[in-house]
Amino acid sequence: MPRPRKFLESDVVSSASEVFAVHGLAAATLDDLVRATGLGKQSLYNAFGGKRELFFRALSEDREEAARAVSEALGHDDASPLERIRGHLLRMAIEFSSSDRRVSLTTRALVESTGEEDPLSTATKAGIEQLAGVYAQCLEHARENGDLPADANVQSLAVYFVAVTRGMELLGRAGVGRSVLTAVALDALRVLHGQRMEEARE
Amino acid sequence: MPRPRKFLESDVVSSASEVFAVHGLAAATLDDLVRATGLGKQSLYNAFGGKRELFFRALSEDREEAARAVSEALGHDDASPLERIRGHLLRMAIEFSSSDRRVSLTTRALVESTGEEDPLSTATKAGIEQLAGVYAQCLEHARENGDLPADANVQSLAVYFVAVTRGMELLGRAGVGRSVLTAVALDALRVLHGQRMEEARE
DNA sequence: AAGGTTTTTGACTGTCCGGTCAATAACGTA
DNA sequence: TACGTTATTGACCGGACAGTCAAAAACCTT
Repeated sequence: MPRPRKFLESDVVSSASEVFAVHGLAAATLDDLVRATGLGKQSLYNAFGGKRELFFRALSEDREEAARAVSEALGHDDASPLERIRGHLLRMAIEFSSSDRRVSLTTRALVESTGEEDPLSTATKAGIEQLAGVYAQCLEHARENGDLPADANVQSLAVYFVAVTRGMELLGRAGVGRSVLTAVALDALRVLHGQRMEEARE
Repeated sequence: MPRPRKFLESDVVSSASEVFAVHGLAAATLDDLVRATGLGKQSLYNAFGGKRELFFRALSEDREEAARAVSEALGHDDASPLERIRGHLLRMAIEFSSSDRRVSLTTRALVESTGEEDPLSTATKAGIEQLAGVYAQCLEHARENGDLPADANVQSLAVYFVAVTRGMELLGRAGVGRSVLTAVALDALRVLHGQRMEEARE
């Protein structure tokens, strides 16, 4: 019997995500969010509780989405695990060299967090570990495949790839172009060449 | 005959740098700066022209300082170029795993810049290129030394190292610990092992 | 069709903050 | 020791912004 909402929470979170990715948490004004989501301030407040809470919702959606995307990219069975990582990194190079101003919310949260105890900080750390877990899984497959030395440290390699992709993201936002970023990705992949890996085009 | 200043600009810029590194440009209040520098608002304004201008001063000092530091780390003649890079990266791993909240001003500027034309953005890009130049120089020496294949792409490797260090910085701020970050650094260095490189302790 | 519940709308508020102004202090010179 | 110049001090201003309040609207059930 209550009046129903005119919006889907997921739509709102997704629009808000966009705003936060471009402006960051602090710099995004409630007005930006109102404009982007189409809701009124009060509706936003009713449904989510305020800017910060909305950001957290967007952040966790973003984390989930990022992990899902990487997981999917690394999970196809049409290529060897190492080739999948290669493809993924090359795709990231292209994505990060696009000229929009989006920065992943995890990075945003990280940079805007104040202090070790900040919820933003813990959420960020969790996000990074989640992402590293996805890489680790794929690398583990590669190791089982014999594409990686048996004594390869899969865990640290996974974190390494998170670091590299974060770095590529930043460089992309700084205006480093597609070709350079692609070269960087290829360089990064040489880490895996304990044994030779197939050369591929582009 | 005019009344002399009670402060050194360089001291003020350096204190301000600290504030900006911890809080960022937007989140640092003029009051933070007043407290950190010991100057009054008006004095700050007289000497620098406002928060943004002060940030630019701090940024360019920070860039210069970062380039100088890396350049020095990579410039000693007591080890081969590759070993110097190795030492440098391991030192970065330790520095970035410290628990303070400092983030390099170049990264801050990057994340807070809005649009391709923002002065913040161009300053950032220049900073990255400057840093890459330093790496490139050292890598070029390595190539001349025969420590790197003659056809190694020194330019992209240089950018690669900038990306890796930015990524390590971010991960460190997220709370990734010293040992993991060190492992990441060692992974990153494997890129250079076209031919074997001396194994070292730690 | 009437009522109860929740959403929506839009105006309002109190705070914070960057920047400014005007008055005062401090210094070197002559 | 007085004067001119510049630094300093502290009060002040206008705007932006997160969050709130209360009235009106919309829906579903009975």
